[in-house]
Amino acid sequence: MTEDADASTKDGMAPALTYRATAADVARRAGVSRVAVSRAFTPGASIAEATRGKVLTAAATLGYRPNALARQLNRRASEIVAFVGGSNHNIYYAELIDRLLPALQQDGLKTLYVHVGDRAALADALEEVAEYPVACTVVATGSLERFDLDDRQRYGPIVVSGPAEGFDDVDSVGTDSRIGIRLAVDHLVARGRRSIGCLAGPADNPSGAQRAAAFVATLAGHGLAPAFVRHCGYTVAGAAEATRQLLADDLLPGAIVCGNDMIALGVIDVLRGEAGLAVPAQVAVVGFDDISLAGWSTIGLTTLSNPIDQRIAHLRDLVRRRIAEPEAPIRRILIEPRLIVRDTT
Amino acid sequence: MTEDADASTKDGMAPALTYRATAADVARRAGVSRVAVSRAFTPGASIAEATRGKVLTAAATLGYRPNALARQLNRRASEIVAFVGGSNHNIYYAELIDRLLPALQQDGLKTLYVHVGDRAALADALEEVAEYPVACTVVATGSLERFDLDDRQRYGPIVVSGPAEGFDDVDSVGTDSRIGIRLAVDHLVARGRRSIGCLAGPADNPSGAQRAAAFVATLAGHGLAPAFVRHCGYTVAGAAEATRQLLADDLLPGAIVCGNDMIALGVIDVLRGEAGLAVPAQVAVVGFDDISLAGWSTIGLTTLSNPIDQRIAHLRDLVRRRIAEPEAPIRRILIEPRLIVRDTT
DNA sequence: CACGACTGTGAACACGTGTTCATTCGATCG
DNA sequence: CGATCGAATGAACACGTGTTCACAGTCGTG
Repeated sequence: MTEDADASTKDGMAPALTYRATAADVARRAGVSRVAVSRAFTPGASIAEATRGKVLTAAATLGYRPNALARQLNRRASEIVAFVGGSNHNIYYAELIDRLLPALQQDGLKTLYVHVGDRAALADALEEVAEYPVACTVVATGSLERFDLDDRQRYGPIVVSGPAEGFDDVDSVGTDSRIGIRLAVDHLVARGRRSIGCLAGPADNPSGAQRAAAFVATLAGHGLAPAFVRHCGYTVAGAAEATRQLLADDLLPGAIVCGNDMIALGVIDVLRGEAGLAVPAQVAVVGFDDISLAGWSTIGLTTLSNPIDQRIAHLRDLVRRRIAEPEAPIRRILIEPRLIVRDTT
Repeated sequence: MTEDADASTKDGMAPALTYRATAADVARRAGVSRVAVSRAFTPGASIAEATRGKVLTAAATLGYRPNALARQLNRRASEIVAFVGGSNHNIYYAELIDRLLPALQQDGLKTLYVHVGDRAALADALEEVAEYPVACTVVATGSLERFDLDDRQRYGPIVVSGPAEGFDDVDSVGTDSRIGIRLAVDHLVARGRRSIGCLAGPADNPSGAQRAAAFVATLAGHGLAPAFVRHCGYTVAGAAEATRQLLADDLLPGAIVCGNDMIALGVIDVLRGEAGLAVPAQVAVVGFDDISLAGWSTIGLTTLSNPIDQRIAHLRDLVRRRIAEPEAPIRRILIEPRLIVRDTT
C-alpha cells in the first residue's frame, strides 16, 4: 500500500520511537541493581562515585530519563500545576500566560494547560483537572462559577487571578476596580466631560458587574447621571457591535469608560472608522488594563494600569506558599490601578 | 503563632485537601472488589448494572476520580501532548495557542505547556519534556535548533509549527515565505515604489533568513537593488529600535517589507510618532501574518495572510495521525499566503 | 586486635491503576 | 434435563519509579 510508496520518507521513523528505556534496562547494562540507578539520579543519595559513573554512562547510551509519571506516583503531591485559562483573545491574558507560566516553570513546576471556552465549561475543565493529582490549580478565566464547597474538596488548592468574591477558600489576586473606575471618572469630569457612558464587560462576569456598579456610584458622587451603562464581551468585535448599537440608538456621550482595553479599542475603531468621529475631540475613551498595545504611539490609549508584574509575582508567591504550606491562611490580594493618561481623553 | 491569629480564615482549609480517595477506598465502601471499580469507570467493560451503580454512588460520596498519572503508567502511549512555545509577545503565537490547545483538548489530549525563552533553552525544554512519556510534542518556537538525530530518538514524535528545514524526521506546517514576499514586493512595485527596504526577523531564525533572502531575490527579478536588508526581533520594541537606527543612518525608503506584523507595527509606530512621517504617503509598510489587530480600522495594516485556521487544522491532523500511526510517513505542509491590501500601502 | 560508626548495596515494599486469567453463576439451546 | 455458552467476578500480575530495611564491607579509634 502506502508502505512502498513512501518508503524513502519512512526511513526516518524508527519503530524504536515508542520504546522507552527503563531503569531496569540501565541497571542490567551497567551491571548494578535497579536501585542503584534510582540513586544515581537522586541528588545526595548514598552511592559510590564509581557506581554512579557506570550508571550514568549506561543511561546516556540508552537515552534513559526517569519516567516523570511513575515518579509522581509515590510523592503525595505532584510537581504539576494546572492552569485553567479563558480565551486569550483578550490580549491581557496572552501577556499573563506569557509571563506567569515561565515563572511557575522556574520553580520546577510543570504546567497542565486547560482551555475554557464559555463559562459553563469551567466545571468540566475542573473535573478534567481533578483526574490529575495537581499540586495547585491556577484559574484565570476572568469569570468564575460559584461551585459547591463540598465538591471543592476534590480539586486541591486553587489560586484565582481575578475577582474571587464569594469564594472564601481560594487565594486570589484581583484588581481594585472601584479605585480604577473612580480615577477614570474623576479624570473625565475634571476635563469637563459631563455626559459619560460606560461599556462594561459581561453583566454576569464579576469584574463586568463590579465596574459598572462602581461607575454609577462614582458618577453619582459628582451629581451626574450616566449617559448609559451597557455590557458586551471583552473583545474588540463585541465592543464594535455594541458601539454600532449605541450609534443606532442615538446615544453619543462625551466620554466612554470601558471595561477593559479590548473594549476601548473596539469602541475607538468604530467611532473613528465607521462613524467618522474624532477621538478624543468629540468622544473621550478610557480603557482598563494597560496592555502593551495601549502604549503604542499610533494607539495612545488612556487607560488604567493593571500592573502585570505585580500580578505575576503575587500569583507565583501564592502558588509556592500554598504548595509549601497547604494549610496556610487564605490570602486575597488586591492590586491598585493607576491612571495612565495618553491621547484618547 | 499565626495559627491562632488567622484561625478564622484557616477553617476553610481542610487537611483533607491533600487526601485523595483511591479505587481501593471506593471498593471497600461499595463492598466490591477493586477491579469492579476500575470496570465501572471503563466504558464497555463487563460489569453488572447493579454493581456499577453501587460503585458510582460510593465514588460520588468519596469524591473519587481515577488517578490519571497511574492510568498512563500501563498504557504505552500517554494522553499528554507537550506544547513547546516561544514568547507569545508575538500576538500571532497568542492566537495560535488560543485556538490550537482547545483543538487538541477536544481530541481528549492533555497539554503540558513548556515555555522557551531564548533559543538556547529549547534543548533544555525538550529535555524536560523527555521525562514525560508524551504522545507527541508540538514545537512552536519560531526558530528551531538542529539537534542530533540520535538524541532525537528520545523525544518521541515531534510536530513543528513553522519552518523545519534540515529536519527530515518531523512533521511540520510552515508558510511559503517566498510566495508571500513575492506578493508583497510585486504589489509595492506595481504601485510605483522603487526604493524598498526589508526589516526581517532575526537572521539566525529560519523564517527571518528565508524572508530576507526571498526579498532580495524577488527585487532582483524586478531589476531593483534593495534599499537595505536588516534584521530585528519579532517584537514591536525591537522593530522600533531598528527603525530609529534606520532614520539615524539616513535610510528612508519608499516602502518597507517587514518580517511579520509585530515588526510592521513597530515600524509604523516610530515613523508616524517620533519621525512625523506619513504612512503610506511617504513610506509604505507591509506586514506578515495578518494578526487580528491588522484588520482594525485604526490600524489597517496591509499584510500577508497566514491563515491560522488552516494551520490549526493541519497541526491537529498531524498530531492525531502521528499518534494513531506512529510510523506514518513524514508530512510537510506549506501554507500559501495571500496579500491583503489595507491602508498602509 | 576488637569494637563501633559509617558507607554502599540489593531485596522487598509502596504508589494507583488497567488488564489478563481462571472461576463461578445463571441462562439458553438441543 | 444435561451440555454449552456468555456474563460477571476477583486473584494475580504489570507498569516504572522512590523509599525503607537489613546486611556486608570499610574505616578509624580505643
